[in-house]
Amino acid sequence: MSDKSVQKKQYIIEKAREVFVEKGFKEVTMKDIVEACDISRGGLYLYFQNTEELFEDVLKLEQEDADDVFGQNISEEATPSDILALFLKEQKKELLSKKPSLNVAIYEYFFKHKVSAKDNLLKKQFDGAVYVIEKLIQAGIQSGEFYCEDPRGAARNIMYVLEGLKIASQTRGIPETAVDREILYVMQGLIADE
Amino acid sequence: MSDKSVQKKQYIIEKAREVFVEKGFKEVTMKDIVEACDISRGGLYLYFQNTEELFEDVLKLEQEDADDVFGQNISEEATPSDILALFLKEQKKELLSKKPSLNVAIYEYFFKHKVSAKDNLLKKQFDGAVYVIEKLIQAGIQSGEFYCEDPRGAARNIMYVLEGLKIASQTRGIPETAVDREILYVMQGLIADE
Amino acid sequence: MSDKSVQKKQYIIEKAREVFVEKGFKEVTMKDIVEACDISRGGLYLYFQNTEELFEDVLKLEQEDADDVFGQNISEEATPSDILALFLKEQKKELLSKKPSLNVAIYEYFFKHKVSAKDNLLKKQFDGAVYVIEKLIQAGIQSGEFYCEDPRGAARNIMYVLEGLKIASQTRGIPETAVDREILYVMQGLIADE
Amino acid sequence: MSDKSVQKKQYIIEKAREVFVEKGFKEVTMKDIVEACDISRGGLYLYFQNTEELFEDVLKLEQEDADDVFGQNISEEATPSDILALFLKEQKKELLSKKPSLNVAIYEYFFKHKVSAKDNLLKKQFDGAVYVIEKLIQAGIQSGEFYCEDPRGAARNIMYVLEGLKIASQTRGIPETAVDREILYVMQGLIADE
DNA sequence: CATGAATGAGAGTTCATTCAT
DNA sequence: GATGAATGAACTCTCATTCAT
Repeated sequence: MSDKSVQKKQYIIEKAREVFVEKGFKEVTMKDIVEACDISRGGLYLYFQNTEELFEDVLKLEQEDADDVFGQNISEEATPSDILALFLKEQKKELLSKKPSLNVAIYEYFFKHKVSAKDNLLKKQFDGAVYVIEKLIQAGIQSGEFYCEDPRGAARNIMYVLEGLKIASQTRGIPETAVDREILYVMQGLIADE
Repeated sequence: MSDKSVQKKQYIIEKAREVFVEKGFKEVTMKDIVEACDISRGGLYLYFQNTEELFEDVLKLEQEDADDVFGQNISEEATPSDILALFLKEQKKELLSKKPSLNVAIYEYFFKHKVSAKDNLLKKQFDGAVYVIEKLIQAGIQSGEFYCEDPRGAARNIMYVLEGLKIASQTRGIPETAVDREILYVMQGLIADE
Repeated sequence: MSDKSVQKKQYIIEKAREVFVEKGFKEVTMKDIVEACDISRGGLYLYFQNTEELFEDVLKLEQEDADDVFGQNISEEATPSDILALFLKEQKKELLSKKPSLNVAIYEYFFKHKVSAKDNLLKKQFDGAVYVIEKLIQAGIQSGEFYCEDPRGAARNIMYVLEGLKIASQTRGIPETAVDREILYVMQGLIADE
Repeated sequence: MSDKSVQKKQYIIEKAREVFVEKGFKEVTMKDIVEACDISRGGLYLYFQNTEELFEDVLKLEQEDADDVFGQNISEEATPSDILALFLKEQKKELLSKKPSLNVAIYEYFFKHKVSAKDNLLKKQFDGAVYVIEKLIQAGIQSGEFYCEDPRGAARNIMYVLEGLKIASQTRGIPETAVDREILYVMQGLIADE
């Protein structure tokens, strides 16, 4: 594939992402993509055979972009609890964001394509986040900020709560207070028991 | 509507439920329903204009059936912790059940129809469950089985974890051990801190 | 299927026949049929899923119509040689007819669908004709008109020559004299050897 | 056209022949050719505008290759009946060969392109074969091997029977016994009447 | 009420053909 | 000469929805 082709493919993926954000996964037709990209019907098929293929590439892009979420904009002297709080704040922002995200499309896609657990993007992201949170908690314990007997369990609990909040926000909407409450509850579990 | 009509409508709803269980919400067409019910195309339109209307009635049915989930098969001398454990076991069974449930259809439906929070079925069920769990925890505290400073917060935490597990099981599959781990973690939070 | 449906199906088959006559088999699209019948796109699909199905029904119709080719318009006192001559004259007429027949479509169809020899229409028709010709030759031998040591072989030879002429006429065109010549040759083989 | 061009054109023709053998004529697209030749889409159009042009060149190639079918591998002292028998055996082999030939493509092509009889390849080949067979029969009469009052008529009869067998084998399949029977019948017509 | 034939819009897909490089 | 990306026309097929019976 030529350089130009790669660029065009990238262009399609980016435009497609917008469409998936707006309409979810199932609703999206090849025609939608064609129109969003302002290319010809046949042209799209040169790059992607169907919305599945396209979405998979959108996901790959997503993953790359997401890989550097942690560890960014974190000042040197931030404490573990600062970092965790920052992470949760970030999650909160996303949960409450009015502009639609790729989340619904991702859910819809994975309802149909329960990929072998191994290379399931969702699992990878979840596990990755659990790992980082666990490390943060351990660091917090070291520094005396946190108290926790089961850091991994706590990390997992946090992530499942976030997942629950996420699906809740997508299906019924949740007020900011609800998110705050859950975050607070979770953080208190780590510090309360002095 | 005549008696016969009511019966037929009920029949359609039940058959439709099976279709939604099998195919989710978005995938289902009026034709699917017609075929599942073995009625005429026109006949279906006498009762429902589209799959949305139908699904809403399926949900109502679901709600009625679900209302008596708690408080069933509970022996007189069961302690609060027994009841809570029973509830969680029930949830676990559903999470791991191989036979598809209405869950995916429900998610897909609510992705599109974020009903005003007021009469949102999902919210109602969630809040209802939180309330019951809170009461159980309080009872457990009374009886000395549990220790917990924020019963409602704990109840909510449990429910969000369950939601997280549910969506996880639908999108990537989760092993039994993962469910057990989360349930255990949650229960220990209630009893550990003596 | 209702009475009206049967009629409409019949109507489609007849119209489709015209299309196949004009365009052969492979060239014909469902759209062609739709336009010839002046019905809606979806309407056609109620009756036939593809051109194959349709063509098979055209063939069935053809077969029924053809079954009474022999034994028609034959006066009582016709001799076997008269009848055979009549048959060959009929074949000649068809071979030379300017108006296109279903032949090309039939060939094209069977190039793709070499049906199990058992229920292959072409084979049936061929064998049927061989049988009748054989009987005629035997009758001619009885009456002293013909002399032939291998009536069945002769009958088969006649039919293969006719097939050869038919495909020749469809692929390169043949002049009347060529047909006459072959028919004459074949007839002389039956009477010459006194 | 440069030397290299001529070679490339030849290469395309040969590859195209394989495609036509496999898929007949109508089914074949320019894309099929491009893929079979592993050249660029535009590249093919430099040499051929459509499948018709291509097929015509395939036919020319075919004709050249075929011209030396007779008179090959024929030992000096072979008698006319030996040679005729050899020819028929060759034809039989082709008729029964399992590997697909160009025949179907040729038929399909000529269904659409009834070329002016003058330069119709099929007619030329047919007439050529008739001529050779006639000469063989005449030689056989000279040598006393054959008896025949109308050598040309007999030659034509043989060729039409072969044509009939050929189309039969392409559209319904014929068993070896059927071919043998027809060949035997034809040969007996030449020698039987002592 | 109930039926199911009929319509037509719209999605998917494939290719012949062109054209800038 | 050669490439292959791009276009757009054409075809297949499926459904939501209507309506005469």
